[in-house]
Amino acid sequence: MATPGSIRVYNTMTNQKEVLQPLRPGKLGIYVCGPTVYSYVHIGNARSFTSFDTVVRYLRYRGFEVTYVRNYTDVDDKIINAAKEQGEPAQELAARFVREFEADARAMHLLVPDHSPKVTETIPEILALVQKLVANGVAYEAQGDVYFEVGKWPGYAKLSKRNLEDMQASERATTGEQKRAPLDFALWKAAKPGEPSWDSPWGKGRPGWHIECSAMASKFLGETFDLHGGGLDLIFPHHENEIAQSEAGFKKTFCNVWMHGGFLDLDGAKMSKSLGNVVRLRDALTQIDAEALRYFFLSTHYRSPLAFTDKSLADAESRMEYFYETLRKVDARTSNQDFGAGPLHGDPSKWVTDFEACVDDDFNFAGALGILSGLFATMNELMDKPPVKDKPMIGRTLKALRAVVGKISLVLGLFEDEPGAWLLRRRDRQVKARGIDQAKVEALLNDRRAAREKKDFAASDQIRDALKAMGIESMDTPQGTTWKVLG
RNA sequence: GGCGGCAUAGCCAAGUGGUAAGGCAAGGGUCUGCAAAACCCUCAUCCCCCGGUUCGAAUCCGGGUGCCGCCUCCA
Repeated sequence: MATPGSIRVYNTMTNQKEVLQPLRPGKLGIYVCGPTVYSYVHIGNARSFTSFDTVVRYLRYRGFEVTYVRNYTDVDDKIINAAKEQGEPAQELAARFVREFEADARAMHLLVPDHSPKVTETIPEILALVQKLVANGVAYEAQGDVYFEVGKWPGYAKLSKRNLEDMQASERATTGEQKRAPLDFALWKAAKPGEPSWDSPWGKGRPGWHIECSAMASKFLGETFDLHGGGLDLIFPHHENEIAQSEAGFKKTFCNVWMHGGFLDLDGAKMSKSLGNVVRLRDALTQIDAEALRYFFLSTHYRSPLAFTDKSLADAESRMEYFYETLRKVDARTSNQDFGAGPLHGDPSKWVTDFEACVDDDFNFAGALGILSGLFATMNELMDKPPVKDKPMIGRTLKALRAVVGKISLVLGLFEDEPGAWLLRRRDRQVKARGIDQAKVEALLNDRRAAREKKDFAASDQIRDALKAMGIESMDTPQGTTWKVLG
């Protein structure tokens, strides 16, 4: 269990880091805005979901009992439009992309949330909240639509800190002619023919965009909860509206801490579906290992922009190769071995302490990866250039450090594979991607082995050059020759 | 125009008052038949610019420049 008050989180509401104070001791509720399921998620979405995934993992690691909710918005204009375009019923299209999202999430090693509510399964709660808002005098009905009346809610824009007059001056939205004021937003929309709809006190209709999160969050986490996450672009209007609806409806603070993740940039601009500069997660995962992608995401603080380039991706994967290669060697030397009891070289727990100190400070995983580097370098040093002669001590220390890696890997969602399997899978993918003839590689390696046994180094080196020309690096070790695809 | 964020070595990137983590690249070394891998060493007197506060600032304040985002769907 974390020392009370040891974790600090940047809160968008107050624009500063705050000590995390759970509403209920030892427990935390977190709501993360999930996907609107009208197409495949892109890697910018994936970055955001990965950020909050590691946040939840860390809070649990720190001993909190976390209730993690991430929704699916499965009724929405974009879904209806996509369904029309593709000639597929809206609910079928939405259900299909829920399944696709789940597959992507599994591929990225994302935790399965405790609750993954869908809008279509939350209609009674949504209707109840809308009715409450009408009853409280902050919402009004107009020709089957129901709108939230921003002017009736003094706290509006407290998250985004906008000035209502300035916003009205630049208000471009002209939809919803029934609105009394441009900033008013729809809680409930009258159904048009052919659209998904539900019965309501205002006739057939469907929820507006923002109301579902208020309803789903309160349904599973209560009317006040601890943490709410999403991308920076959701601050306004989505989260602003969530707050207005919830607080005007329930008459209490909606959420204590608002966390927002930075964007993934491609060619200097935010990756977004509307700009069209998107890389689908599943396409990226044919090029890069999922854990390497996670590592790439974690290498920059979650609130900072992260530039997506082929080079940074390749760097991330080579780094993962280094980590896994190290783990493979450590495992080979320590598994099923008893080094007896006795002192260790150095203090392995120091790595844990440093890691926690880093991540406690607003989930600074980027800083924590620096600590991880030191930990891996130490294991390599112990194996290759041990600073002590005591072999059992080295073995015990390696085992202890390996255990630390295991602990940390649960938080990062990295090193979840068996090292040998990971390395082989990566190599297979590279071989396939580059069209390398693996049988030919094996044959050449056999020839080279024979040449080396005869001490015919000229022939051996010649074969190595031939392999290099094919993009293959051969590596001689005391256990024999291995090979890898050149980066 | 309003609001918010960012600017750290060739590149990526931590660090929010006490004198610059880590990674990549580069150079040197150990190991190796030679390599690769691994390890060691070197690599920012300085953190966009100009002022200010302070014993002390990359870190705080003021001004400027540049970039990005939100204000319309968006993680």
